[in-house]
Amino acid sequence: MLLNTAKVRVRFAPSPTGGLHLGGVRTVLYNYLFAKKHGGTFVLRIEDTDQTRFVEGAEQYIYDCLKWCGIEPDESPLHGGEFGPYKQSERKSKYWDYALQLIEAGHAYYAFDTPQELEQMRMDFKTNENPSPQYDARIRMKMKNSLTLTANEVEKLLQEKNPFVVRIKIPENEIISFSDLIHHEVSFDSNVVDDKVLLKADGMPTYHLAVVVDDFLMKITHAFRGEEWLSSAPVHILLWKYLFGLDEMPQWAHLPLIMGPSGKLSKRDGAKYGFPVYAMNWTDPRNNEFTEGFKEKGFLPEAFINLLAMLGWNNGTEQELFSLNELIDQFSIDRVHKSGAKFDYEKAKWFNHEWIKKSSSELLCPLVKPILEEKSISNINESFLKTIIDLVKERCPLLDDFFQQSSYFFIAPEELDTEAVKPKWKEDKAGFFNEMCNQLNQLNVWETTSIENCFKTLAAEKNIKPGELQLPMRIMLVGGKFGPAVFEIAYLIAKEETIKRIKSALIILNS
RNA sequence: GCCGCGUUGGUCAAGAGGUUAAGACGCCUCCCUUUCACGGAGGAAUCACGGGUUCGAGUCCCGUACGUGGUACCA
Repeated sequence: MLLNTAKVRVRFAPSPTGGLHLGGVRTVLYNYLFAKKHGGTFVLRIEDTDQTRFVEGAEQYIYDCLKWCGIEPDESPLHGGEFGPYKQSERKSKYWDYALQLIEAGHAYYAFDTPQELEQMRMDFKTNENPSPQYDARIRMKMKNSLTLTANEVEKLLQEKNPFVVRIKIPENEIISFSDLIHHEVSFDSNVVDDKVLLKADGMPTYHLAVVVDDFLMKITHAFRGEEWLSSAPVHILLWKYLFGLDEMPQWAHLPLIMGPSGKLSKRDGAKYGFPVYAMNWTDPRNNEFTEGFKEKGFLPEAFINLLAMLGWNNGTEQELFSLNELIDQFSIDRVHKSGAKFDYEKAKWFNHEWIKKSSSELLCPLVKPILEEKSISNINESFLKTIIDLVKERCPLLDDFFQQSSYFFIAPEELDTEAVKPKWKEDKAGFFNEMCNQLNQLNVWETTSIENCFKTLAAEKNIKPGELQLPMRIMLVGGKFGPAVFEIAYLIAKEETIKRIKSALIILNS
């Protein structure tokens, strides 16, 4: 149905007010996939029209997250482009012309009501049936605006520099409908839509005006956004109709919301249930409130993108693991679901584990190394690390898990899970390990099989079942009941270290 | 309250009038493994409800319920 004579152009338009959460990244992702699939352009526009909510560092943070995810924009304040500026605060002057144009055509009007007067209006007209009265066709004629005042009065107020806003004049008794790429036909009764503010008293446009003007000016062909915007879509449709004509309007797609355990996913859910909701760590500079990110939690960007893509979309087959390129190839907007999906952290970890398992040690090494270094494991030999990574990655759903699963290859365990062996610990076992040390010491060929043979032969001589001895050996070398085959570990940490660990464990166990 | 949107196992979901209603996560059992995982084999659990339409409905229509979003000079 896309008879695009025009090149596909999509945009993601966040406001720089804080961290970028799951839903935001998924909106970016679907935008990006759609654009790349159709050989189009992905634009990032910063919607910073609310100056009271501006947060230092939030814009840079957005770039960082997108970069980490591997879904960078083609055009943005940072990346440039021919439709700039890409920051709405720098486009302030553009919006005025359009607001004026609307006023002249009778589709908008000046309103001089103060915030207190609006509050008063809401109090006065509040009833049980209508707990939140709107500034609409019925109310507007009772307020202070260019519809109720004479031209002279309006002129005077304007001259005297009284604060004012511009509101859209929503028509009465009209059905406003449009076709959404995901929801198909959606319609609204204009009588339930209120006269939204278009231009604020500080001269900044609201989202409603800005999104329409900028989508037009930036030649956006497809506008994807979260479903929370669906309710205000009629305002935008009307604006398109009045300003540029419906034929110019981009195709809308209102994406289903990502839900938390209770309602729309929020950063509170993360703290409450113990999972990240932001792409990367974020500290709010205003109150130093810290929110954990998927990156720092130990997620691979490939996995993060993959799990997000599958939250609300699939290609109709059983395939669940997709690379970014596969997603670009397979993505189609008409397979995006209508209903919101609840985020499941367990499944998210499964995706990450799958990606870790299929990633090469080459790729994983630079990611794992700093994690170990941070926990004061130094002088890491990279080729040795790579061997270890291949050996333990099937036990590591998160990158952080590599510490527990591989630290004992580099340093002796600080604590031994002696409870696992103590109950069955006897003289003969102590004797076995003492003798074992001597024999290992004399072993000429230090290999997994030779160590194992030595171990088993001695066990047979001492008449102890090897199985009785393997767990103690593991505890001595690893510290706990986990990790790969114990003789493999002995081989890798080398002879001296193996003997050293057995001996020091013997002291603890015999005491 | 009003308006919009939605509703297939606990979660993600396939399904476009006729299927024993896929698959995945999680959970349980077993096998492999004298550790933990990985891998393999099984298992429990579902079409929100009520009416229609139809020979036949998870699929179409209408209600109801529930969920969710909006109802700001926030996006």
